Amino acid sequence: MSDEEAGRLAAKFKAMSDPTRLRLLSMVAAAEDGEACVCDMNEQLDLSQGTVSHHLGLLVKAGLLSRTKRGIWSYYALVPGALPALGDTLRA
Amino acid sequence: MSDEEAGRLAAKFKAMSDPTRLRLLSMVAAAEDGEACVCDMNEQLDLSQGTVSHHLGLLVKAGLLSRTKRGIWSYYALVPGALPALGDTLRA
DNA sequence: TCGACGTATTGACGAACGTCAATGGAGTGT
DNA sequence: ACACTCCATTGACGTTCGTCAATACGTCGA
Repeated sequence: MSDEEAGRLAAKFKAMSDPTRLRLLSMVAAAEDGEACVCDMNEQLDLSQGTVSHHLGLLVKAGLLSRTKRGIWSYYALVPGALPALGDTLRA
Repeated sequence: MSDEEAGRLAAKFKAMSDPTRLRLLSMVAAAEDGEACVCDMNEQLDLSQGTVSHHLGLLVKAGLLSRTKRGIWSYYALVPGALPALGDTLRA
């Protein structure tokens, strides 16, 4: 495996190396219409709003979530295919 | 997803969140007989011997690699099924 | 027994991480 | 215009991480 390839893969895994972020991914995946706003997740996680926003930003930067701003609310959704693609890499 | 389940999963992903460790996993997977010793990998990685041993120890503790000591050398091998199981988790 | 070899462990250091309180910015309602 | 809500950003803090040099631990051959 090349060095750059290892770096790109490691960045995705690092985004998933925190329990809070895994729970955020799980909540988004299980949400109605595949979308969730910060206020809903903030209550379940017992963390400050700023911290949750920070984790969601990291997941977006890693290419695992997308952010859509509608009015006041920010909705997060899974990037289609991102997680399955990672899964296939592990099974190869 | 429960908090404990997220923690267990995050620990495995954290083990793979470093480029050096991903390259180590790749080298072990591609090695003859599925085994590799530190001396071979040490040369390819341009890192000190102690650092490589440290990373390999983390991968063993995460349940992704196994260590077998034969004579002077330590041989590392993939734990059967560990990586595919993680991959299946991501595709579900 | 003794020295040489391969590996594991320790201690130290700078860098990155997770968290919070506080602040800023954009949209909504009165 | 004003206050209010939701979210992002900043600055700070303690903790964890990756790396090295140095040292300690087993094992083999002379």
